Amino acid sequence: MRIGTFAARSGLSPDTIRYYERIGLMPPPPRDTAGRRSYGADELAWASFLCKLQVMDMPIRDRLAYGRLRAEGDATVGDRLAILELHRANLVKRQAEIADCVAVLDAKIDHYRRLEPARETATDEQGSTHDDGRGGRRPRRR
Amino acid sequence: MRIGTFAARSGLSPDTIRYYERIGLMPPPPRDTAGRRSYGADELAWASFLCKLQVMDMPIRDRLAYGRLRAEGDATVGDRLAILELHRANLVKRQAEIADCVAVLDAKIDHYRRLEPARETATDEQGSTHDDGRGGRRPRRR
DNA sequence: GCTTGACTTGGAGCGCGCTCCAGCCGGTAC
DNA sequence: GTACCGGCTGGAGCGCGCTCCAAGTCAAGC
Repeated sequence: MRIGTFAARSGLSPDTIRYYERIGLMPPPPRDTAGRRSYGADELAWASFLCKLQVMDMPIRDRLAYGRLRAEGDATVGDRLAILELHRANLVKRQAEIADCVAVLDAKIDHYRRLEPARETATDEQGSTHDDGRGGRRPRRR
Repeated sequence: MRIGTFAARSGLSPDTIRYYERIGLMPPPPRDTAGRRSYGADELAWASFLCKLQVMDMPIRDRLAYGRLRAEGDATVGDRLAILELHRANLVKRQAEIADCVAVLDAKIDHYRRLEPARETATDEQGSTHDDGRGGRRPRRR
């Protein structure tokens, strides 16, 4: 399979794939007679996993570290495991942060809805108070 | 309160605060006799909220749009509400993505643990299989 | 009076992670 | 044959969001 197909299937772009190859994140694939990169299905799994790591915001240097270990073979399984576990912990932390942000947002949205119940009901009716930033300092209900 | 204190309390850095002021994300505060920025507690709430928006990865252009609406006053509450709701939806989507990534990671971690139960138990015992990327293609259990 | 330290400014620099480009080549379809 | 497409290379460029810097000012403490 050539780079275009490979890109489409892995979720990366051809440019990104070549970039990954340049920085050593993906091994240089064999070439066809015309000198074009030729990928097999097994490479696809690694590329997809890399794409996943990208989606989860793993810094490229960490992906690189992981890739290097992978290239070194089975002896590095323990190290790889450590990286994955560390990153999993980060993800969980991130989940908590996001949940917190959603809560803040909900409070603010709720506050605005009260200021302007217009939105999908009527046109407008009140207005003033000039809030924002003061949205947190409200009756002690949580 | 001067910029150092203000920064510490809001969660932003002095440089970031000045940067936000430059791009119009925060209003220029009054100055003391020496020409130094002088903030009040009310500004703090807005700065903290901005910090929150930053934590939740709201692009700076969106923060800017929100800030401009806020500056325009109460007539824009509806628009602001829309922005917040949109971003809330993004956060929820992101939560789902992360949950998915955690699942992928867990599968892989589990797989590695089986390859190498050594880690905190013994030294090693098996090894080979040379996986990675193939971690997804496993007995159909989810 | 002098030192210290927090502040001021405008502007340069940076790390990330791609992304795009020019200019070229080879294979395939009509 | 020729048009077109998709790929090749090396390197430049970019958008983001700060972050850092030099050189200067001011106020307070010793």
